[in-house]
Amino acid sequence: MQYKPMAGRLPEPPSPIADDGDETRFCGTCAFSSACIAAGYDKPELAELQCLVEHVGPFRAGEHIFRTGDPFRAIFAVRAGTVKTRMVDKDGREQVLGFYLPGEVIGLNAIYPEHFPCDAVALDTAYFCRFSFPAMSALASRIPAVQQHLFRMLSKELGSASLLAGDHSADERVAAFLLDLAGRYAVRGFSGTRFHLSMSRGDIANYLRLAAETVSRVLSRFRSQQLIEIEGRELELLNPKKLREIGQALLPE
Amino acid sequence: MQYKPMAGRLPEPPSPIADDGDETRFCGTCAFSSACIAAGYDKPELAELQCLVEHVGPFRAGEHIFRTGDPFRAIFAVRAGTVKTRMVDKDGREQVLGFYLPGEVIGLNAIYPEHFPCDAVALDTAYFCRFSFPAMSALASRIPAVQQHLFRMLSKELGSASLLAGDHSADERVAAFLLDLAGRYAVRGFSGTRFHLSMSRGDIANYLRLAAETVSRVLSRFRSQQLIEIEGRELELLNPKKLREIGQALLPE
DNA sequence: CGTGTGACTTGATCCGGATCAATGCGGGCA
DNA sequence: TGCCCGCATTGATCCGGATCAAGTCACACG
Repeated sequence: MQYKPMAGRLPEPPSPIADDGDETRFCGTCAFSSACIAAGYDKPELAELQCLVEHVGPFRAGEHIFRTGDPFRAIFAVRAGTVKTRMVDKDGREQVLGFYLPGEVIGLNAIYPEHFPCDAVALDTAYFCRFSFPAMSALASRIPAVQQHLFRMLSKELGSASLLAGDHSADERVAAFLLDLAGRYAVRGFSGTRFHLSMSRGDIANYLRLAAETVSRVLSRFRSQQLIEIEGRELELLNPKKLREIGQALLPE
Repeated sequence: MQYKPMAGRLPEPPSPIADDGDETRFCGTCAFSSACIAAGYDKPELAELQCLVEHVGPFRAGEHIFRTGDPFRAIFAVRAGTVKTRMVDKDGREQVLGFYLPGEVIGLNAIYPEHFPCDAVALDTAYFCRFSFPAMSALASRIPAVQQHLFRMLSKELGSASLLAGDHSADERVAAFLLDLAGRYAVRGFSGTRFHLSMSRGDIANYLRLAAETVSRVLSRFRSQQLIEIEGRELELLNPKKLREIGQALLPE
């Protein structure tokens, strides 16, 4: 099938921006929101949580939020935009570790080494909440809900790390990838069937340990099978059920 | 090269048992030891840490420490023996997630889902320290060193999860695997050049996303290149430097 | 406006590792 | 003792996806 010009693209989906608050309120879709709610919005501790957060951005596409080797001082929640994390080995080969959507948190893997083990690069214009980690763990000692939330976020990321571990076919990987993204958008309140891929085919391929050509072929095939509609980076899932069958081996139950 | 009978095996390496204590003292090589030391062996809090730990075992080879779906109540530190964690998808295909040596901790990935997302299976006779997690996090709230230690262990496991992520050749994977094991033995005070592989070739292959035959071939080739000596499951690293060159892309800097 | 550049797609070919197959060895068990 | 079964090794063949190659299109820039 022919490459379609962007002129014929799908209608724009609603822009995924996770910021329903101002400087003194937290994002309703943020990964920390449940910790905040559990602690109670009106308690004095919350004021402290407010103190240790700092809004940073905008970062433009391609700009670094942090770099490999930077000393670890804070974790970042994505307020708007998308981020990839990646390692670059000494031959200069890139290794994409993950993509992070509004409401998700980056930097947790830097706690142990005390330096960031990877780069974080904005894929489009992105804004963040920056949480000082020393302040955060001090707070966690006093508010069990905050501590528990940190444990849960860390543990959750452990689970998702093993998602792409198995030796699976290109079809399985791509299907699981699309559904994983869809689910993560849906859980933050965005459309779970139509969204924008803010990363290039090359980034997807790198993340899935495939060649960019293979990703392109699989997407084309999925389209010809009426499983998806895709034009450029605008994606619609036409048959999530069938996709789930294909990707089941990589997906949570 | 021919398969060698076990009769001609290498001399036995020292048995890796991480238990230098009795019922009232903690293992010096245990993952928690630094938390204990930081908190001070003589402080009253330590008595509480003692209370929430329970020695369990022995488990024989093939027995489960926990199973997928079991409610999460505790994490386990390996005192002696070796464990693999694995997921079994609904087609019955096994997926080995990791191997755990004396001093290491299993169960951290169950915090978020609140149920174990995988099985833990003993590879040989194994003993554990069982830490009640609710008690542990309560203690963590009062002793910052314990909290920090939990954060660090979780974050550390995040890092190691991405070790086998990349698309790398069989040689790279096997070399990195051997060196990773060696390093983990060394850091616990065991020999970092000669040790026993408690897992089968099939388990190694599964973990590395290779076929068992491929692992066998690579090991044979490494032997013929004088990089290792291996007879059955007894292994000696003859040229760690060269192995490190081969596996560098997968190894921490 | 033309030109260059980078992202994407599609086709042709190649190769590393999977799969199939055969064999040796050792341990458990009757 | 003899049999069976699982692990390990080695050889032969096959295939999915990587790589090489060519072309389209969008967009930035002089």
